[in-house]
Amino acid sequence: MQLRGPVEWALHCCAILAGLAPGRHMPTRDLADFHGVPKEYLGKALQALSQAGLVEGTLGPSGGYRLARAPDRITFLDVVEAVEGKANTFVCTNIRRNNPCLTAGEARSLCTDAKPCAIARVMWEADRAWRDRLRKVSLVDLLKTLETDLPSGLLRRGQEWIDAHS
Amino acid sequence: MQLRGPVEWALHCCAILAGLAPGRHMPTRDLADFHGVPKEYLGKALQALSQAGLVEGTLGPSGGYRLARAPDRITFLDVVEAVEGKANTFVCTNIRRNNPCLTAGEARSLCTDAKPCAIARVMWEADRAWRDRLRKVSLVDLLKTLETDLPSGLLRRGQEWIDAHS
DNA sequence: TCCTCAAGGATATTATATATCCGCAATCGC
DNA sequence: GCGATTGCGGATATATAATATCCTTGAGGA
Repeated sequence: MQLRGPVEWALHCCAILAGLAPGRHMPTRDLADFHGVPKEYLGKALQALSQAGLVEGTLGPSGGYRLARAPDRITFLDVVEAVEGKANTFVCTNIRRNNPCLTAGEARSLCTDAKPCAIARVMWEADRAWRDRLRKVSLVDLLKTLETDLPSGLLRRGQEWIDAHS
Repeated sequence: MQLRGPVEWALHCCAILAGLAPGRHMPTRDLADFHGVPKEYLGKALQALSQAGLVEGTLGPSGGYRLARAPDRITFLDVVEAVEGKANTFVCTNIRRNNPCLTAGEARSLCTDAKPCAIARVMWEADRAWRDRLRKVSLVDLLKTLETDLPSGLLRRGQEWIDAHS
């Protein structure tokens, strides 16, 4: 079980967009150039963010993307679920329905969303713990961490690059 | 991001094996019949459990699998990691290395296992929360839940089926 | 000796992830 | 207006992984 590349890209792009001056945009091409990833494929991830209402796309020259709401109101979970989907990491396929001991009446005890089976309950709790943790961190938290983590020179030149391309 | 079918099968099989009388075995064929899944493919999952030291396979007629240690010392995490691998759900591909503002010296600030980047740190914490939750539940906990969840008739017939096939 | 079983390797099949391309409509600068 | 640019969605190709099967080997019991 592994998260795919576009999730990482989307998180990095959101970090860039969160550092953008108000009202400014950045097009897919520049976001792709900055990260060295294929422009067309990155576009799909950004579209997903747009459909989820996390970013807004503006058409035409000088267009591009910007955050759709304040960066302290966008969490890691928002980004991950926008790109990866909200489906649970564990889906019970109800293999118990093939149990030779199961009578027709007992089929009601099968796993459902409302009444998950014993195994699904545990797996769903773990999934929830994962999401809860991602929900606790916002893009503002990420920016603050980057400011202390990154070398000051890189931080400054990065910001200059962003300003020059937005 | 989604767990694959064999993980679910392995958990169900472990529940069966945990209910086995001491010293008894159950062959792959019966485990596959009970759950209605392909025998050959289920065998791969059971092999993974065997390599992880969770179950022991015995050769020859009347052979099969049994737990390698007490069911209260086998957790959901053990089973999931045996089948799915222990790799983190998020792997940082270090797309920052393509950053046009990055100097050669600053390349040392890239993401490593020892010094993960800001994004990887958050994602790894979430991964850890997920695993911590899975580690808290053992096969004994699962059996107890099943005893209260399942209809008593199904529970009894299931046990009879298990005793007859081990 | 013969049959059964786990184990592992090899391989085929299917699904998904990755990546690209095209047409469309909206938007901006000229 | 007009042409260039951009996000958006659909369609499609390719690469990789998941799923499933087959076969051989060696161990063990009847």
